[in-house]
Amino acid sequence: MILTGLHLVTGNTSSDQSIVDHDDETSPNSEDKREKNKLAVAKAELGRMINENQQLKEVLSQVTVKYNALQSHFATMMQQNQANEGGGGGEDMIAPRSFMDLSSGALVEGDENSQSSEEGRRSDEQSRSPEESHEQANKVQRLNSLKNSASNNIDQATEATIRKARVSVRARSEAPTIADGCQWRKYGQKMAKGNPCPRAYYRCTMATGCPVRKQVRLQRHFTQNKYLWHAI
DNA sequence: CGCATTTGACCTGCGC
DNA sequence: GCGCAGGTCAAATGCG
Repeated sequence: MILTGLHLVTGNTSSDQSIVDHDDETSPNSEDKREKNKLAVAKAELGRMINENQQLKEVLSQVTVKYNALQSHFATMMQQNQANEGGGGGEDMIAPRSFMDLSSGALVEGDENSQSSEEGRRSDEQSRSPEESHEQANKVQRLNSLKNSASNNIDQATEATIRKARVSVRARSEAPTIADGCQWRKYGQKMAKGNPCPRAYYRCTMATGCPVRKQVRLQRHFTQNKYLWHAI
């Protein structure tokens, strides 16, 4: 099994250990003591989660403050840019993607774009054949259809801005990529219904075209102010 | 700059 | 036929 995250930190082991160490199996009240121990462990876990929650809140508030500062800064820049627009600059016209207005026009136009790409995809799949050469041809065809549909309604500059903002934070894995003799590359992760632990999908990259795939259940733990995933 | 990872969108099978 | 959930794709992102 591949370890996609970091080492499992069993957390609070010192406190938990001390509790367990005092468990006296020979005593007639051992059952009662065991229950108390369970309670103590649960309390410790609760305290840890409260602490974790507090840390998350702090991180969130910091991010919010920084975001607001950046947004106001951006608004100021845009105002300055509009004021200077008579000069015909243009070098300041690049708007940071993270400040796209996702709530209105950008989203609607993005849907149009995704529709057109979907059309390209459908036409692609209708003409698909087993040969890889055809696959390549289809890719070209799809690209062309994308270009054509885009040029009908929007220019390339607009196209660049209508893409939905995507925020991704990479969690580096300390685990080796090669395990059980295969080299795995992650190609997807999915939240399972009714389960807080996501499922990660890996494909073997030892050989080109290797069909071997596997899925791994991940468990999340919070350490060093960030969440990390590891295989269960 | 290349490549691995993230993640939203899309596809497909299944139960109703 | 519809909705849902699982699996896959691929653009965006970030690290070495």
